[in-house]
Amino acid sequence: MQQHWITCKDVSTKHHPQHHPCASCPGVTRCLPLGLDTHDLDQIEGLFSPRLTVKKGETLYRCGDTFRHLYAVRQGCFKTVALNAEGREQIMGFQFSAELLGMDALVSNRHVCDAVALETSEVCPLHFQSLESLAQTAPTLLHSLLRVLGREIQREQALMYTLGNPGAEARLASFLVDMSRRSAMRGHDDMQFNLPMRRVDIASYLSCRIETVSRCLTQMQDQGLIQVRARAISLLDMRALKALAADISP
Amino acid sequence: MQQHWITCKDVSTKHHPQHHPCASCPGVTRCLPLGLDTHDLDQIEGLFSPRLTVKKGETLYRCGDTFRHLYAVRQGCFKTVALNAEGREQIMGFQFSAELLGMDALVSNRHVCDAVALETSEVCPLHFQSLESLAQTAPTLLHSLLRVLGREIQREQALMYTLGNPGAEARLASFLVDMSRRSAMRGHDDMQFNLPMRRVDIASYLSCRIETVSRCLTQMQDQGLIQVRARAISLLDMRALKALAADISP
DNA sequence: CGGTGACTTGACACTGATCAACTCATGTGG
DNA sequence: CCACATGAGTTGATCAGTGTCAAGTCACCG
Repeated sequence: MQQHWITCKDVSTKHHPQHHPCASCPGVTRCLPLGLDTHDLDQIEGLFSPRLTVKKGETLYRCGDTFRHLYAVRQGCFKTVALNAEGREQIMGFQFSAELLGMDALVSNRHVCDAVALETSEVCPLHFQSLESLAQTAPTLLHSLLRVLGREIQREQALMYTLGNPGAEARLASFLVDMSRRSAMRGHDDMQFNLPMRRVDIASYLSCRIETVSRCLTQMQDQGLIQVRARAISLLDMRALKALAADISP
Repeated sequence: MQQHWITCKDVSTKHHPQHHPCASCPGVTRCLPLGLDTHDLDQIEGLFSPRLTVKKGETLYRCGDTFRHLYAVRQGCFKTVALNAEGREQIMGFQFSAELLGMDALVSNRHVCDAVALETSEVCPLHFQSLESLAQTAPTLLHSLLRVLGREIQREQALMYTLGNPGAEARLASFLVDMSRRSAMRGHDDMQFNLPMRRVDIASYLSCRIETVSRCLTQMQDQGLIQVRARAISLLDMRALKALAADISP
C-alpha cells in the first residue's frame, strides 16, 4: 500500500478508509484512466489518497493554497471561483462527477481559484508529483494525462467562444446545451435535469447579471424552448437551442 | 540527424536548411526547453523540423487540419481564430516569439483554430508524438511540457476573467497591460510598443466592436493614460491602467 | 493619383445593468 | 404552531453603455 498524502485541512472533509477500486467506479471510463489497461489501472489506484467528502458550500481548496493534488470528482459537483485583489468574483467553471479539478495550478504551484462544493460531494485526490513520476514509465498514463490537459484547454476555448457571442440568450442556450451534454455523459437524462448552481453563479459564468438570466429563462420558456421550475430544467426544443447557441464544433 | 516531418503544404512556407541551435535562439529560456539541461537540450533539438516561414496574412495551419506539430514562434506573431458553422469568427489569442501554438488540438487531433501570421514570421515545428515519446525518458522535458500546457490553461483562465469584466475600457486596459508585459518578456520596451493586429482583431478578442475599441483608445488618450498613433502605443500611466484592468493576480 | 482597406467619429437604437419591490421557500426561536 | 428573518428568484421601470449604421479621414500601394 502506498503512502497517503492527506494535506487538506478543511474541517468539513472526512477521510474514507477504503481503497479506490477505479475499476468499480462509475466514472472509470471518463476520468483520467481513459484508455489505460488493467496494469496501468492498478498503478494509478496507488496514486489516489483516500477519498474526501466536502459538504455543500464548503471549499475543497482555496485560492493561494499550495498545489499538491488534482481531484477527480467521484460524486456531486463543484464550482471554481476566481477573485482578484479588488474582490470581484468570477465563476470559471462547474465540475461534475468524473471531471477533474485543480489544473489551474500547474504552473504557479498555487491554486488561483476557490473550489466550492455545490452539493455534498466526494473527490478522489490524485497526488500530482507521483502522477508525473509514474507518467515517465507508463506511456498510456502519460498519454491520458496529456489528453486530460488538452481537454481542459479545449473546454476553456469553447467557453471563450461562447462568451464572445453577443446576446445573453445565445450564451444561456449554450450553457443549457452544455449542461445537457454533461448530464448525458454521466448517464442521466439529457432533456431533463437539475441545475445544481444558483442563478447568480450562472450569471457570473456567462458574464451577465442575475436578472438577465432570470428574464432569458422566462423568455425561452414563453417561446416553448424549455420548461423551468426552480432549478429543474426541461429542454423542449434541442434543435432550436443548439441553433441559438451557435457554438464551435464539439 | 533525425527525420523531418514536414507536412505543412502552405505554398507560402519556406523550409530552412539549417539545424536549430536552441542554445543560440533568443527565446531559448522562454520557450519549451525552460529549465532543461544541456543534454536535454540536445535531445529536443532533434525534435524540431526545419523552420518554416509564414508570410503576413497567410496561415500556419487551418481549422480541421490534422494535428502533428506544436509550433514555437521564433520570430514574428500570429493570431488564432476559431469559427463555427454559421461563420462567426472569434480571435482566441495572439502569439509572439517564444510562445507556443497548436495546443488546442491535443484532444481531437485536429486543429480547431486557424493560425494566421500578423507579420512575416518564423516558427519551429515540434513533432508532438516524438515529444511525447521523449518525455518518457527525460523527466525535465516532461516537466517542461506539463508547465507549458499549464501556462496555456492559466492564460485562458486569465482571459476568461478579463472578459467577465463589464465595461470595454477595463478589458482594453487589461489587453494593453498584457501586451506590455509580453513586450517586456521579449526584451523590448514595456511602455512603448507596436500592436501588430488590426483594431477589429482586438475587438473580437475582447468581445466588443471595432468602434468601441476605437472610442475607448481615444478616451484613454484624452485621460492621459496612453498615447496612440495608429498602431504605436505609449503607456503613460501604467498604475492607472492596471487599476482599470482589475485582473487576477499574475 | 485613384483605389482600397484601416480607422475614427457622430447619431441613434436597443440590449442589458441597475435599483426597487415583490414572491416564495426555508429555517429559527418563542 | 406561528411570527419572523433570511436568501433565492422573479418582475417592473429606468437609464447607461454599446451595438449599429453612416459618413468621413487617413495611410498605403499599385
